[in-house]
Formats: sequence, C-alpha cells, structure tokens
Amino acid sequence: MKKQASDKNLQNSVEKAKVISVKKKMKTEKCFHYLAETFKAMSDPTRAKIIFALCQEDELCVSDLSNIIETTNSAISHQLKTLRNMKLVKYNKVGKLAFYSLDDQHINNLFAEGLRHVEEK
Amino acid sequence: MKKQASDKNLQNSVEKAKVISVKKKMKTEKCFHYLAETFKAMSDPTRAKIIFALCQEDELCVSDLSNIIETTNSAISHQLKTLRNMKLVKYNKVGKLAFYSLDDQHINNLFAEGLRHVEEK
DNA sequence: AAAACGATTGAACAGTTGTTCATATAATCC
DNA sequence: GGATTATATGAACAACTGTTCAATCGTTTT
Repeated sequence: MKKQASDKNLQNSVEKAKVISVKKKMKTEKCFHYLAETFKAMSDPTRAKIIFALCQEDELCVSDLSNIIETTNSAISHQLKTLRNMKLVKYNKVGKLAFYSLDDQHINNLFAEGLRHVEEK
Repeated sequence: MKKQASDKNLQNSVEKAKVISVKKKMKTEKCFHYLAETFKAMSDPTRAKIIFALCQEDELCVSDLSNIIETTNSAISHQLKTLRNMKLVKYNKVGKLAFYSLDDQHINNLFAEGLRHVEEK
C-alpha cells in the first residue's frame, strides 16, 4: 500500500528536522487564506489610498474620497464595496450621502507598519 | 478658461476643510504604489506560507519548502521568483540546492502584525 | 412632479495572476 | 559519459482584477 504523500516526501527531506519542526508550527489552511485576504485588501493603490484617507479623517463621503484620490465616484464606490465585503470599512447613510469609516481597529496598526516599511526604504 | 479638475471638484466638496486637510497629507503616487506592492507580496496563500516558513527557519531549500507547504516544486519555485523580484527573499546556492531566506528585515514585523490581526479575530 | 444629485450597480474590457505541464539547466552520482 | 536529482522556466490555461461606461436607485430641491 502506498504511503501518504506527505509521509513519503518526509523521507526525501533535505533537512528532515527543520521540515518536521516547521510543519508542526504551520497554521491552518483557513488561517493562511484569511491572512492573504487581509493583505490583499491593501494590495491595490486605490484601496491603499482610501484606507490612508480614512486613517486621517474618521468619516468621509464617497464624493470627497474621489476628490481626494482623484478618480471617479464609480471606481471609488466599487472599491468601497470590496472593502465593505472584507469588513474593513463601514458606512453611515445621511440623506444622499454615505459616510465611510474604518471598521477594523487592527487595520490601522497593520497599515501604519506597512507605511513605515515603505518610508524607510 | 476651464479650471483644473482638482480645483473644480474642490468647490463641490461636501466637507471642504477635510478634503483640503487630507489632500495635504496624501503621499505620492509612487509611495502608494510601492505600499500596495508590499502588501501584494503577502496577498497569496502560497506566498504567505513561504514567508511564514522562512520566519521559523532562517534557510530552507525549495524541495523542503514544497514538502512543508504540500505543493509542487514548480509552484513554489515560481512564487519564490516573484518574492525574489520583490526583494523579499534571497537565495544561496549550494550544489544542486538553493537555500532561500528572508531578505527584508521589516517584513517580519509586518507579517507578524498581520498574523496577530488574523488570530485575534 | 420634474430635475438634480450622490451613490450604487452590472456588463464589458483589457490586463494580471497562479497553477500545471513539459522541458531545460546544472550539479552530482554511478 | 549517462542517469539522476534539484531547481528553474516558458507556454498555456482558467480565474480573477480594476476601471470605465451606462443605467439605476434614493433622496433632496425647486
């Protein structure tokens, strides 16, 4: 009977001890998936600009955001929907206006860390 | 004569003071582009796994990485090339083996921050 | 009620992405 | 030298992405 792929490959490891050790520490598939999703939220310049703007001001409406970022309402609105789906922003409707704000407290730290990284380069 | 688009839109701002204030703080196009690129490096599960593994062990060769991550050598090698282009990993060739390691010190902090965020959810 | 306005949405489009498969390269072993 | 091994690579493919454009939906204004 054939051994499991992972076991079979273990025999062929170059540095078996390292492989076993890291395998033990590996997070779940779901964890890596969600981690990747989180980074993906900020992996587009338009979304990065939106998040940056919302770090400066608690609330901004769509047209002001598109003015600041200098692109169309439509493009901003589409990206805001993406960020909403990712639970990174929430919004507050007042008449015709939709005021968006950051929904995820932790994102500020993550974003600031990224910015620090970029500016130290 | 027509005014500049950015000026024209400023007149139409819902909260002009906020718009002017945030506009003043905005980073350059290049900065946001690079910021997005940095996050993009970690926005794929396979790359996130590679980075995680290389946070646990200083150096790992391609076949051990593909064993740990449980995918093909080819897929890993392609992603390592992507990470190499982004200057996030470097490698050390020893005979047939290529030992990869993290090239960017700051990435550890950023990645750890992301992981903390995910695990607190 | 009609017009104006802010925001949302869907379709379409080109561009990008990540994997697979087959092949290539380069070092080691027999 | 020929076989084997570790890694790299190019082409192909389907899947996804971000913007634009046109149309729509609510709300407010006149």
